[in-house]
Amino acid sequence: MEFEGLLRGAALRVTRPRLAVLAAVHAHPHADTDAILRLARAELGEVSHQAVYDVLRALTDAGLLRRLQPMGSVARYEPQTHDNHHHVVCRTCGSIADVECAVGVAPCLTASDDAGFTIGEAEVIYWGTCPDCQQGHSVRQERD
Amino acid sequence: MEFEGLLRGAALRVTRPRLAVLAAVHAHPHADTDAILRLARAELGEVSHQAVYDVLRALTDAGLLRRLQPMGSVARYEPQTHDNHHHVVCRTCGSIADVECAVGVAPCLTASDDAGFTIGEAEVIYWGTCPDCQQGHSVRQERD
DNA sequence: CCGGTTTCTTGAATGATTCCAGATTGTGCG
DNA sequence: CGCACAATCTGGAATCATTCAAGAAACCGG
Repeated sequence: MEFEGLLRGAALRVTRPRLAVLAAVHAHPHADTDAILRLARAELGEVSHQAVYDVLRALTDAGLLRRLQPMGSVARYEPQTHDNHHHVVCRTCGSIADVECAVGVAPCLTASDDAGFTIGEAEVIYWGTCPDCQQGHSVRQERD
Repeated sequence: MEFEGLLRGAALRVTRPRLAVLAAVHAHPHADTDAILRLARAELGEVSHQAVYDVLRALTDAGLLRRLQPMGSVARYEPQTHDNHHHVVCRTCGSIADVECAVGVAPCLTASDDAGFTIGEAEVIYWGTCPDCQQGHSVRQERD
């Protein structure tokens, strides 16, 4: 189980809820909190929502996960990868997909006038309509 | 009052709460819902929060306002301008500032592989630290 | 000035997230 | 291997932004 090594590397204790959450996020990138909770329960039998919230924050702080929160949506999480990819979000059903940045180095990720801010990271979200919703399947469904 | 014309142009009725909200957002770009509510009340004396929420949605749908919602923050609004600018958000105090896109036409706002999505709009958020917070003034304050 | 419809008010409900106190569990050390 | 401390988990209640619902009031066109 590679996840144990990840946790230890981040100076975090290795607990069953943490392994389950980590596995859930890796198995279902872009899953929302509720989905992660259900996945963790499916694996462990019973986990408190509090533990999941706590774990998600701990892992996010430790840099093992990345938190996405498009407007109007609940928080979603994905494994932290440093491949500089962005996200497309469907305005109709809220599904999320990855998109690679058009070029290797991000061209417009360096602001011309930073207003005195120290910029650490840039986040790009494309808003659009997913293939399913384009065909009138406007049933709100979860996919990953 | 130019705002009245804006409302009429969008086929919206001209009501006092709407004018107040519109004025508040123009006077304080990036204001959050609570701030807008307080500003509107300062101008009108008494407005229900429901009216403000309703007005904000109506104006956003009509394209007069733009809604921003960085992760973890409450909704914020700014006047809709079509100048293709983006935002820097302070990780410490949550303040927001505008940044112009480095070049006139957005270079990386066209995804290379759109996963079948029809992309309508791209949103860029720079995460960083504002000048105040860089100096240790980590008091959470609202600015615009 | 009137009718019809939209919009506002009041008050309660929802749903995600967080706080709290106490029981449990992992980890490092002897 | 077993102990003790500290971090973590459990269960439940609380918080906060946002939304829903029903009736009253205001706006627009004629």
